[in-house]
Parts: sequence; C-alpha cells; structure tokens
Amino acid sequence: MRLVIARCSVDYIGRLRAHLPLATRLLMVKADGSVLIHSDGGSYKPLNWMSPPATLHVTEPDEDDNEAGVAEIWNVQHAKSDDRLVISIHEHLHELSHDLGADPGLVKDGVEADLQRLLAEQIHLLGQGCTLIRREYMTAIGPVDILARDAAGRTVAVELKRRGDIDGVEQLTRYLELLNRDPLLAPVRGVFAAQQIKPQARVLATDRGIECLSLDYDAMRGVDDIESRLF
Amino acid sequence: MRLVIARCSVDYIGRLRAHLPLATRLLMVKADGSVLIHSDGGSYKPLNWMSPPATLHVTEPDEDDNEAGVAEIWNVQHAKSDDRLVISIHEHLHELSHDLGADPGLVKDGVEADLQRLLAEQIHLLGQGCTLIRREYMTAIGPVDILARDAAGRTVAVELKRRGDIDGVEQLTRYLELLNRDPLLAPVRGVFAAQQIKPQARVLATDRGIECLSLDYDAMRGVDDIESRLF
DNA sequence: TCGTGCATGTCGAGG
DNA sequence: CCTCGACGTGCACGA
Repeated sequence: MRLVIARCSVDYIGRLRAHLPLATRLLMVKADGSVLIHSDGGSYKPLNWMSPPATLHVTEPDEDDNEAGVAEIWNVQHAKSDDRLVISIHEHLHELSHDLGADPGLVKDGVEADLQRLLAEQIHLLGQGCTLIRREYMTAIGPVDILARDAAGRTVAVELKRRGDIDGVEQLTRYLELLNRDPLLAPVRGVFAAQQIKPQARVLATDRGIECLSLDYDAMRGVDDIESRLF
Repeated sequence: MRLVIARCSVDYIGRLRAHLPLATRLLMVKADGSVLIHSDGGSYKPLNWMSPPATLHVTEPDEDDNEAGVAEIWNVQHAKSDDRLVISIHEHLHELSHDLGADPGLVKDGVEADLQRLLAEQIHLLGQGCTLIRREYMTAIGPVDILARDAAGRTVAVELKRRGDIDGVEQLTRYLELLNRDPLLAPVRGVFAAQQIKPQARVLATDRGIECLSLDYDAMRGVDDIESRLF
C-alpha cells in the first residue's frame, strides 16, 4: 500500500462524470491497483475512487497542465471497463509505503443469516407446537425466509429482518399473496419477525393480519450457546 | 488526518459484532473522530470502521492483554450510539499526520436526470404516436417520472430506473392506483422503463398488467448527440 | 459467470 | 427529526 498526501484535483469518467477541485487530500494506492481519495471528514466512502483491478500509469503534464501548476498526472484505468480516474497532482506533501500482505478478513456475527439460523433452531418462538418446513423456501418472486407449520397444521410464512420496516411488510405481503394461491399450502399465516419493529411497520402488518414477533438476539444466542455446550 | 500502519486486531460491538484477527493494517483517524481500518485490497469499503462523530480514547493494556503482546488499546466510541470499536495494537510500524482542511467536495454530472430527459425527448420509444404530457408529474404521493399520452389517447405513466427491480414496480403500482382515481386521466397504462429489468421485477410487473421497457442508454445518448449536432 | 438480496450500507432531498 | 429513494452502491452466496 502506498499513501500520498497531495494537493490535487481529480476527474472520474465512467458510468458518470465527476470532478474534485484542487485541494489537499489523501491518495491511497492498494496492491491490487485500486485507488482511494479521502478527505479529512465524511464517513468511510472516499470522495472518489477506482475499484480493482486497475492499473496506475504516471505521465508528465503537458504544457497547459504545467502552466496550471500540475507536477504529475496519475491515470488510473479500470482493467475490465472504460472507467478512468485522472489525478492531477500539484504538490506532493508526504509519502509512505508499506506492504501489508493478505488480510485474514472480517468475522461477522449477528447478520440476518445468523438470526435466521437461530429462529429455525428455536422455531417454538413462533408458537407452541410449530415445526420447521424449511428455510429459504423458493418462490417465483424470491425466497421466503422461513416456512413452518403451526400446531393447528396451518402454514406459516416468516419474513425476517434485522430492523423491521414497512418494505419488509410489503415483501411478506407479496409472498403471502403468492403462497395462498397454492392449494397445498393455503391458507398461509404471515409472521413478521425482527429485532426491532418500527411502529408504522407494526401498524401496517397488523392491518393486513400479519403477526409481529420481536426477537431478542442476545437471548437467542444465549440459548444457542447453552445447546452447543451440551455436545 | 492521522495515518498509522500497525499490527492489530479489531473488535466491533454495535448493531452487530465483528472481529478482525491480528494482521498488519492501515488505521486512518479523521479530524471528525471517525476511524477507518483498511487492508491492502478489496474495494473502497474498509474492513471495519467507526462513523463520525466519534472519540478516540487510548488506554494501556491490562495484564492479560500485555501478555498477549498488546502494546496499546484504542477505544473508539460513537458519540450518539453504543457502537464501539476496540483496536488492540501489537506493533506500531509507521505514523504520518497531516491537516488536510475542509474539502470543496465532489461535483457530479449527469446521472438519472439524463435518462429522464432523453426518454422525454425520444418519447416515441414508448410506442408510435406517443406524446409527452410532462416530466415529474406531481401527485400526492410523489412525482411520476414521465406522464404521456399514447396514439389511442390513453394516459401512460412511466416509472424510470437505471436498474429496474421490485421496489420500482411497487412504486409505479402506487402511482397507477392513484392516477386511475382521476377521471380526467383514467384509464392509465403503466410502463416500467429501465436500462436493465430484473426477472422477478418483470414477473411482478407483467402480473399487474404493467408493460416493461428496456432502454438502451448509449443508443439514446447517440441519438441525442446527433440531434445536438444539427443545431 | 451472472443474478439476487442484504448492508454496521452511505448519502442527500424533502416534509 | 425522520422517511424515502439513488448509488460509479459493495458484497457474499447460490445457480
């Protein structure tokens, strides 16, 4: 990785066009040829960037550029598209290079997949006597997160979200509409399950006869840990 | 901005939990307290990060940490939530600080507005004899991208997307429902226009009697260029 | 390789 | 403040 602090202007030409006026910024060149241009604020998104794989080609400024104070031009060309980044460097302030090597990568815990696994294992949270039919039950308009059968033998379709919002209720509504056309499954109950369910989503779900289920992830993981320790 | 190359491990506890095993990485501390942890690959998204506003508090390692080889611990606490990043620094390899100042920001040119302008200008793409009523036709629930009249005199509501997926069909459905209550406009045809339309969105649209229209942006821009050259 | 859905999404506009 | 929609979305996973 190569880090350069420089006064520069930047132009991106590709899926759209974008321009950064002259200012002091951090240029980060990664081992795979990707380039990030960061300011001293904002979130993790760079002001501008080039995705890998890309190649960096440094050229001398032409007469006009030279007159404008450009010392060096970086042409960053994406390897698989016409996307191009042109960095006009006016002043080179700092430089630092270091080989970081490969990274072991991030280990995540608590994304929707974890929540789905836990709910499938603790399917009784849907109600006494519920049994799992399957996770990721495929339909023409996408997979239903969890399909189960309740104590009375009715099919239950579960839409699972980390944060329950209106669009999640819409999604479940579409699934229910489709599933209820299948005589082997109908009638199908809907359950909207999430760690947090927004009031508006709860109102909409209730209005459509969809049950809301708040999930306590820490408690569910606690149960999972205890079960794991038994084996 | 402060840049540190260090051998470190990282733990994030917040909306989820995430862990980065010990490795050499770039730590970027911005002026607003945000922190980014980058490896030497991947795209612009850091391995882990803390959004602003946040505060960095450096503490000495306790006995266990010391034994494990930790030299220094960075506690990064988000100012408005419980999100927390703990960076255990084993080895400090490089350091570089520089005040970048405020950035003038990115100037973007021509994205979604272009597609809408082009379709309005080439309204015949909706079908022979179509005429434009207006762009951004306002309704109580938001603006319809394009409203037109077809050769048979029927109103046509167009929802325009760069990438057409189910959400766009839902949006157009809401507009059609509303527009069809207006006796001056009803009956209103729906056209879902996008550069690419996903199969599931196409299924849903067709099921609801909404026509799908794939747009060739390059061709449309080409026509635009030719027309421009005539004047 | 391509398509699909999630994301600690981020970001900006508008009510 | 919150909601909604766009994004050069990125990203992992499955067909």
